[in-house]
Amino acid sequence: MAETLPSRSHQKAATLADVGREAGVSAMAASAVLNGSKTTARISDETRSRVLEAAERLRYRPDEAARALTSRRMNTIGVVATLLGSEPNLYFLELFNGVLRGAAAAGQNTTVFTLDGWDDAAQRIARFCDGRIDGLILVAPMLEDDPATWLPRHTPVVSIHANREIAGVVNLESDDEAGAFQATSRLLELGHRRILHVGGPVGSTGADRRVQGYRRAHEAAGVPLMQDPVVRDAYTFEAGRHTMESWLQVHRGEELPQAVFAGSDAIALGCIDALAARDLRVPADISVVGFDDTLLARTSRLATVRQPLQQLGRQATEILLSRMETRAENALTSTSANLVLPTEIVAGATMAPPRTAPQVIG
Amino acid sequence: MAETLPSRSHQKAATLADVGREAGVSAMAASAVLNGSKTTARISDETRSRVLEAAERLRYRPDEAARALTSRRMNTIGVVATLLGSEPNLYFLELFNGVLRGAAAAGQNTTVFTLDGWDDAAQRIARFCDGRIDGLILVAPMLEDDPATWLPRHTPVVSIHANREIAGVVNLESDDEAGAFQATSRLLELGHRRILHVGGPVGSTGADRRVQGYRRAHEAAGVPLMQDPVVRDAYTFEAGRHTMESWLQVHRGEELPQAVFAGSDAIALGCIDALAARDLRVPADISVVGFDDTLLARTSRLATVRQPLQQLGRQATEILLSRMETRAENALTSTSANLVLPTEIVAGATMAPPRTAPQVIG
DNA sequence: TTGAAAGCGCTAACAA
DNA sequence: TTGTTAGCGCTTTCAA
Repeated sequence: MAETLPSRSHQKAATLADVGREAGVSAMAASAVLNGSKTTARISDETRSRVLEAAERLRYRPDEAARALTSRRMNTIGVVATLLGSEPNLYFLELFNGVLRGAAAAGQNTTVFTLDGWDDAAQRIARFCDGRIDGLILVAPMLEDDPATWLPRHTPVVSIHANREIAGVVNLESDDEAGAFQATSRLLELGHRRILHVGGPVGSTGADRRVQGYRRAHEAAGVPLMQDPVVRDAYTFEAGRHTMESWLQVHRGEELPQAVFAGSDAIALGCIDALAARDLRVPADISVVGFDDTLLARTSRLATVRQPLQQLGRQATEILLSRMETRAENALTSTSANLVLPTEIVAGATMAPPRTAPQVIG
Repeated sequence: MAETLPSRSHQKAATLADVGREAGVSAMAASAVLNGSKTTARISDETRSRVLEAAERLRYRPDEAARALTSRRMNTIGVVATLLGSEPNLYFLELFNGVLRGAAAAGQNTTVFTLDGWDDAAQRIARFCDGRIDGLILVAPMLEDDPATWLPRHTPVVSIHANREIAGVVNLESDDEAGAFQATSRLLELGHRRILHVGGPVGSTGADRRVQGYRRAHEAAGVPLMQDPVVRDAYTFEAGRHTMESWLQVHRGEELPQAVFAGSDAIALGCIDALAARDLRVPADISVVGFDDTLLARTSRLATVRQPLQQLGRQATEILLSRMETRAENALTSTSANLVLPTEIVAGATMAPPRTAPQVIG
């Protein structure tokens, strides 16, 4: 009755005790040999080799759950993110990519925790923390309350693009205001005077800051804002398309903007799609600049503002890991901090000087 | 000395024993009340409320690691994927999205395990399984040996787009051959006779099948393949661009293909980029069709073959979950199976009838 | 250099 | 209805 069914004999995984028995030594010796502990006890080569052999024979593999119970360490970091809609979110993906790499480099696993919204977040995140993870990364939380009230004391947290200051949490973000300022200034330098801003959602601090940068660039250049200069909706392709199209309909018969500064790459591509549907050419008829420099921008040669998303994710992870270390030793690292990473302009192929002849919206 | 530092008194999380003590009952009673167990013992309302109150006061939260140790259940599924290069992989993201949703719907967490390649996969995946996860999803594994030899017996596995049959593992895939056949046939119907295939890497079963579908469509239509009809490289934008450009250089002075059937959306967009760099217009001068229907295709209005990636991920998760159930009861579910999901053509804006006048490669 | 024993926090027998 | 007891697999004192 060989291997037709998985042999029941191996059904149960070998434990350290099994290995010890097999090798004729104690479980403790086996532990010391196999799971390289801090024990001062040194093991004789004799014992060591017998243990190793037995472990091999029994296909021993340590049970991480048990190990976690004693060591109070899961070697896992958690990432909390809202994954709204069915469309993948490249912003999140690039951050996540950075987190994965950072974690992998430190031999840590990463577990993802998805939220449908931030309403019941407190409860759910709190549960999520207990015993499963050693540290937490909060991505772009549109948080209302202060997580410090419900986060377990022991779980170090690093946030990315947090919407508010959180007690005892390090936050990383990119310089949204400066990025928007740069992009808008660049358009102004090129000669654009009528620049529409199709921004991200109201209530998002990042989106707010981009609006501010857009405004400040106009002020700095002494150029007045165009009429109805800012429209805002979600950070998606669909929202971009819809918002652009609506704006054009409302302003039918008026002069076409010379450029669009979009709150994200997805929005920008949505705008381009809406423009293309009206046979408007980018950048010949109108320039479009995005924000983020996600994969989408790179494959479309979209002019955009790069925020170093991967690096943001990776660095957040590294900071988290170091906090996990220190927190383990003494619980004194509870200062807040805010790191701002710089943005830069990516030229792309959707930004050009304005047309000489103005155009009317059909 | 109020709240300047996190109060050391709450440093240590409350345990069931603490709750019991606080409530003046046993830890077991607390357990029964708080972590709704299968114990037949019913708890009096009196006790129940006292426990709940004590738990609240102590901010009790169950330690998942400890719970996992006894229940042999982590409520977590693992996803193994190769995350090569720095570029995010939309194929994976869409699958992953589906997995996350499936897992979340069943109250399971998801942990990601990244591999740099499939060389040392066996060792590393095996370790990953022990005690951390209850089931495993392998995404596009380019496996050499049979994981059944090294996977822990208890860990159910579902694969997506596996490259080989795996003992005791359910595999999900989409109908690559049929998809490629449909796309190519569509181009042939439109009148194209010189269709270049820029495919995915040699060694990928999926890429191989797409080549087969491409060939079979020609046979079925009685149309001979063009000269040097198939070139293959990685599934990326860069590879697509580079491969397309190289092919054009090699065939300088010859007739331009009328259409390109690409092995993935990323490849297709790379091809379009290479063509655009030569001022060739898509689809006016040449049609381009992709494969996958990722976000990239949707935001570029790329003609493509849709494989239901999200659904693939979600369904894989559901199958895995059901296997986890049955496996827990009796270990008899070790049959292999292969589910093939259908593909469909997405028209897009990059596919049109061929030019009337042929064009020469400059 | 090794072993025995205690315990991490929780659950599931079995008694009371 | 409740408490007692005995582990889950591992690590870590402490003694030998």
